[in-house]
Amino acid sequence: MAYVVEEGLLRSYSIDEKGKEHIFMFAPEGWIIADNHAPQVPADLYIDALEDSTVIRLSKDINIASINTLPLVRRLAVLQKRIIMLMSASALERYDHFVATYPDIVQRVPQKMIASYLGITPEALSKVKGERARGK
Amino acid sequence: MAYVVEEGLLRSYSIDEKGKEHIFMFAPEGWIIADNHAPQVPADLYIDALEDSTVIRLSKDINIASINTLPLVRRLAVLQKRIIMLMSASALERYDHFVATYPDIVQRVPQKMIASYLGITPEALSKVKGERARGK
DNA sequence: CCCGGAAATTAATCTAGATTAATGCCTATC
DNA sequence: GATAGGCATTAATCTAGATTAATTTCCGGG
Repeated sequence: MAYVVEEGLLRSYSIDEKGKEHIFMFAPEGWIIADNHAPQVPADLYIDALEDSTVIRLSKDINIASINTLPLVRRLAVLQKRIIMLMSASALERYDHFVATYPDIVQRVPQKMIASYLGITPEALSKVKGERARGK
Repeated sequence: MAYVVEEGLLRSYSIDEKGKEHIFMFAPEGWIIADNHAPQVPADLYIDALEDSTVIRLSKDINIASINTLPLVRRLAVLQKRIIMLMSASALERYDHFVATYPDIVQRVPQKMIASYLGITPEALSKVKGERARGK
């Protein structure tokens, strides 16, 4: 199922075997968010709202061919960048990139959710920010 | 630029600031591979051939709206899965998933390239495989 | 067959980030 | 303004995987 966010802020996330949540994406106003992209479920995604939100539910059996390709291609580029970041950048580098890319989101969600999106623990994010703050 | 692989095997990869390569994807026969998805370069990707290959170069200014959406949506699901794996699975789990998903590729590329795709060093992959082989 | 270079393995050491746990916030509720 | 639960910070310890380096295995070309 997919939704257009009219107002508010949603997130999608998965839960691994050890019961840990991993945030896959944040979706503020204007974004589209879905809990399953393809026929074959790639990994179960859950969606919930982080703020009071209003959304439009897209029709279940929307013709896939009718989707606009440009946003899809752009989204591919975003995911590509994310993968490369996960493979090559440190926790701090990933955090800085996130802040630069989504400055608005940073203001709106608790730090532990940003950590989850970055693939690190809240403690690690706190530590690394502290270390930089006091030089080094 | 994008290519359809007629025969052979290509890879795309990025190089980080420390000069390390990170393989983003392998493309065997029938796959499409591109070194830049969107107008704004998300991360420089390079392409080269891992086997003697023949490819068809897609016209530079192909109308983006004419692209078939289904493969794009499927590709999104693959990248989504990869991100979740990178965030939640151990090196060995990621390796097992790769072998299960691309058994053919495993036969055709050196182990160190699989390690690069998985986001670990060749040494780490060798170690982890050895540990499992001799139980535990 | 022999040689040379790349690939893989193994081992010792190091480190970023995980885990665990304690302490100190806030801020919403009564 | 006391109480409580979620969040952030700090610190001590632990570990998966990185780094470095040496040894071996594997080929492909002469």
